[in-house]
Amino acid sequence: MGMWTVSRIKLTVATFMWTIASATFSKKVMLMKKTETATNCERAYHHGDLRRALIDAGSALLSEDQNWNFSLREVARKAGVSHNAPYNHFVDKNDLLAAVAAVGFQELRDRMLSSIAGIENPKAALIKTGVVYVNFGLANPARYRLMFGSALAHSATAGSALLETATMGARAILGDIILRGAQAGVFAVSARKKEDLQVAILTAWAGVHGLTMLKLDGLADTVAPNIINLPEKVAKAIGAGLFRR
Amino acid sequence: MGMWTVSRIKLTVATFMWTIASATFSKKVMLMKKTETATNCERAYHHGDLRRALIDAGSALLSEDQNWNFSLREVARKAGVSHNAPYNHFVDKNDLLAAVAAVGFQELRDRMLSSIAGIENPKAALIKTGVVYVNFGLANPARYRLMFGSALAHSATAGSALLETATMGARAILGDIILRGAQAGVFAVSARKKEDLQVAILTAWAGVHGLTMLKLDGLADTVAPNIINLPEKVAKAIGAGLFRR
DNA sequence: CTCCTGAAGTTGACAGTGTCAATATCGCAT
DNA sequence: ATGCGATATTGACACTGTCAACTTCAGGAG
Repeated sequence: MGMWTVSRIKLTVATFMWTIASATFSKKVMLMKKTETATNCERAYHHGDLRRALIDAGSALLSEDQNWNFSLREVARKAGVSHNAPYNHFVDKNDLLAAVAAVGFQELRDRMLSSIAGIENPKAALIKTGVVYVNFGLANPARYRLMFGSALAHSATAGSALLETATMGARAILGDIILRGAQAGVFAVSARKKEDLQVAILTAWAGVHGLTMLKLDGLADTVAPNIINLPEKVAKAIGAGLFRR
Repeated sequence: MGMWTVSRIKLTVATFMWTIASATFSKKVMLMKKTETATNCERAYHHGDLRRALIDAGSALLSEDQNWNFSLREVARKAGVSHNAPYNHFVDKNDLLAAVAAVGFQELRDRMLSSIAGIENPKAALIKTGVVYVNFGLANPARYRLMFGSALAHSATAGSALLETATMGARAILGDIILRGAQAGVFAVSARKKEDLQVAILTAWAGVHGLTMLKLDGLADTVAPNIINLPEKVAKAIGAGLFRR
């Protein structure tokens, strides 16, 4: 347990060497005996917390290469493990993929939440979350595309449950803000009408998601190039439709 | 050159039949004088208009399997041609992919345009195009995802120029409507301020694009399930932010 | 203390992919 | 008619996801 972290870090460092070589080497060291395993020891045959390591490796690769096509084998390589090891922890490529996406959702949720800490005005909060949302996507293209890639939605594997809970974060935040605004009479929506609330939430989400995607695909620039504070301006325009007039 | 056109037309018409067969046919018609070769013969070594045939094959596959991962080889197979033949007409997989996406953009543009024929009111026109846009995406998931997939934006190949002109269609329509509305004083945007117009257009596009994507990925249903006329309601909500208040 | 079972990792294989290089075919201008 | 250039084919390569069979090892039963 405590050892997890240690071996994980060492592994990451050792990634630059031949995977096979390092693997065999570690065997030798391991067999060498229980004496003085400390300094150079790669890892034991069993990793310890490979699941976590794989998710981390995936996240790292996602950050390194801004448009990267998720490859199970490369993740395994980065984790310093054979190409089939992941199958002990994930049923599918999609399953691993979903797990990596999930941490993305967590981070997005956290950023949105902390960005509106202390903001009382629902209007301001809504716009703020929108801006944070878009900027998150623009700063992490590959990660964002993975999170909203089609593969996840249709993955019938167990991972989709994990993803489900993760997405709840983002949309729950928008939902809370809009509900609060509606109750306070700030928005043009009645807090009583469930459907209107849902449509409002979806509208807000669709707006920021669409803007992020169009930006990432380079299409936004064909419409509105060189506009400063674009996310904020669009967020305001979207919000304008929800505010009480 | 003149013959070029002829064979191309024949191919297009015959798209619903086996591509190979049709190609052979047109070819044979031209050669027929020679020997009246035969009923069952395949096609000539050279296809005639393989480029078009490949685009058609791709479109067909896109329609058949609603989520299909574009595979160059499968397109070639469907066109009845070897797996490397496409490289004579497209520099890349991305290039072919862009060409197929382009016809999607054309169709989307046509649908949007014809849907607002005769509608004078810019508000109504804007909402109508939005609904048509979303419904197109929902009716053609694979095609829509291809059109807005990341691969195209970053393809440095020649095809992206083709795509560029194609995308212009969709956004030009929104642009026209919004400009007209602004000039008529119907929208909360000044026709004079270029930037405001651009932001308005982008907001509208982002809204419908985001809704389409969230719907396709099954995420919209986690927010607003079982809502009838959802596209129209969201389109109205988005438009509300653009209309004069 | 041994044994052995089951989880975790490894190796090897297979079909499928995008792409490159070499080759074959054939329409067409000379 | 003949050779050339565009078009199509075959073969190869590295890479992918996934399956099956094997090895390693920790920890509990006897």
